[in-house]
Amino acid sequence: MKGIRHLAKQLNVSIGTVSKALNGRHDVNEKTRKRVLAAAAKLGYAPNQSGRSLRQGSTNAVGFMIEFSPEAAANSDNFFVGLVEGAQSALARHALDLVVLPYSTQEDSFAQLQRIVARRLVDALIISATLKVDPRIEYLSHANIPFIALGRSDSGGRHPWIDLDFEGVAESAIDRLVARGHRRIAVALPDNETNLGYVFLSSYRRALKRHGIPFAPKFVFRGPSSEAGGYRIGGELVALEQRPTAILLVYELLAMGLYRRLNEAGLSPGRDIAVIGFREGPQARFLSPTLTCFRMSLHDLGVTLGESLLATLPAFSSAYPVGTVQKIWPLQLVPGESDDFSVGRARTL
Amino acid sequence: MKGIRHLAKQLNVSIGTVSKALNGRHDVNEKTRKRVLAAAAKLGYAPNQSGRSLRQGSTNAVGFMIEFSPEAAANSDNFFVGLVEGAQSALARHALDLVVLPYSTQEDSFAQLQRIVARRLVDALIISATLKVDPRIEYLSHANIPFIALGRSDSGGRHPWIDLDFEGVAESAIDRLVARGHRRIAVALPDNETNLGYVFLSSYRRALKRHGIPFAPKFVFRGPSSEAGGYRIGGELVALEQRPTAILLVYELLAMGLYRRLNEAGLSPGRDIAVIGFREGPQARFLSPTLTCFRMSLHDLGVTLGESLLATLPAFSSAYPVGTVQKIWPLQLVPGESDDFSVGRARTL
DNA sequence: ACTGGCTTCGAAAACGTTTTCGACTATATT
DNA sequence: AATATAGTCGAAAACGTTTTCGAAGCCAGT
Repeated sequence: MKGIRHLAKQLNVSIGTVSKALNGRHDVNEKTRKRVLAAAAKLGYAPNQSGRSLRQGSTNAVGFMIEFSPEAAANSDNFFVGLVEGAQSALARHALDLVVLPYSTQEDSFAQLQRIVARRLVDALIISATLKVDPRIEYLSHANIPFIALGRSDSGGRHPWIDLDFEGVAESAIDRLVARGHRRIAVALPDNETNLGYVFLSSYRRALKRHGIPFAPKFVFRGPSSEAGGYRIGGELVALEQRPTAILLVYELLAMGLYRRLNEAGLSPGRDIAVIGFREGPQARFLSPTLTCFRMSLHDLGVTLGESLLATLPAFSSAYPVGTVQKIWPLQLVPGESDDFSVGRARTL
Repeated sequence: MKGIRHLAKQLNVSIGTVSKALNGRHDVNEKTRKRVLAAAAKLGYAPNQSGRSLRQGSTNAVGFMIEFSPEAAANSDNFFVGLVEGAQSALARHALDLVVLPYSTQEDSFAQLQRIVARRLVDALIISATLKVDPRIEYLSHANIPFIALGRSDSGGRHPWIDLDFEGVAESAIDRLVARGHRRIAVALPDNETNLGYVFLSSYRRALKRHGIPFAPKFVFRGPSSEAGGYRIGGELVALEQRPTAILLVYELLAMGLYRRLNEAGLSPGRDIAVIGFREGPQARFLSPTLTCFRMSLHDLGVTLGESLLATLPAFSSAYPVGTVQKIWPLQLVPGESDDFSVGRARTL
């Protein structure tokens, strides 16, 4: 005999009583509860999750879908480590497990999602790398599965999301550059379908407009968010007859390649061209000159993701304010040397 | 009505038949199977995992326990991304899910493990960051849960593991250095309880011995495996009256800090001291002078982990060779500039 | 026409748990 | 003393699936 039956037999009580004791119900004598808890600890018993889930209709687990691809491995930074850690700590307080559900490609992502939902592997989901139009959001909304997206999207109706403050980033970056005399400001965006690129671009345009600077399509660079991508952009930059005096990069890795290409051309970031990176990361922090970029707490964002997801769970919604969570996550500018010059001082080659 | 009952009702067959059709049993007419499959696809039905697990006594999922801590976030590299990707692809071929189970601290790791095992969240486990004496291994062996450890350990009896070829790494690094005239060779090890440090140290000693070089405890540096740790080691190195002419680093991040500290002291890696890093990673690849280090395929290691774990599962053991897997994973030396000098050329300050 | 075997299907049990509901005891209230 | 009430417990149903086993139908062989 195994499981709860074994425990019940040992204690000469019914399995129902054991269950109630372990689940903190009130219709069980405090003395028997102590006995049950002691015996459970001694025998290392914990209720079988499958049986429990089947009966309760919920798994007490939430999934965090994350891309684990060869490219992700090559370009990876610590982005998700902090997020997962934060989300887990938030969910653990409510006795919820966090499991990371890996997928390998974008298409795989949707197939995996359908499987996960259909099989009821988890009660709720955190999805990331949101696309401008994202089938996952339609699907989850329609399937009535609680979820939160890391990244806004045009898809679906009003769904919960948290996204980084691209608007604020673009604004403070461009304010800073304009204050130093820059007018020719480029931007480097990812070439994938994540909504990030679109949102960042419109934020960039809006910020330019505020300063009366016309938008120049030739100053918008698109490419892979990798060191190689940054190198390529560096090449395009060098080749331009009228170079921008400043550039905004959405991924830190772009800075690595950009620096390299500029150095090859005898140009120096922070002297010949102002560079502002986006999110502070593990690689670019060792660049010289130091990269001006934006900082955020991954842990805190993870916690907020977890808590916001809790608010969407029926079982917890009473404890949380109602309304669909749609948050903008702030970042702080970290001044570096890479944009520390006024445009008058720029060398002309 | 939901689930398989709904599907059965729609098709005017019994739920047993639906189940058998979906599971590829032979006692179901090929026409009805087609009908069932079509209806399942149309309605987006997939069997509830809890019900299925309960009945079958297995979850069709394996867990990969990985540390997601603030420090891991700070020092993280892409190590696990490739591993998870590889393991998932190997397991998916056998219709097994891979879920990443995060934990935040070493102590947390064991508690989580107990919970996971007791609740039967997964059928098998991959554990990482194996300690010299690791309670998890004792526990899993005793609980009779199939598992494989990334990293050997003194604990337990004969359990399955795969570990990196520290022996080979130390040997080829030291052969290379000795061939260039180095005799004063230091090593930097992590200060935690992972077995890696112990194994690497003994490999280092053995390699020295082969060349008749006496072991000098003062040339063994221990510290956190971070940029700051590398910086500190650089300081200690500089302060020594009789500096080593070469140093082996077990973590790539150490190189970042070491380079920085050496540069501050007016010393240059690859000219004043030979540096060999251990595993090629996302950060150190941008160092100048380029770091001599060791390369491996994370994807392939992940695949091998997955397949080796499969071999330990009763349901699959027939398809795989018997015997406990204990593999040493090879790495290839990637020559860089950081050790590209003979000891005669070293400057004396 | 009867038997045997083969194919196809359905009824029902089982997996381990939670939860409802009724039963029982002991205590408090009239 | 009778009755209400609170506290404690056990029996049993239910969750959704897989799997066993027997039944039914069909065909071939005698």
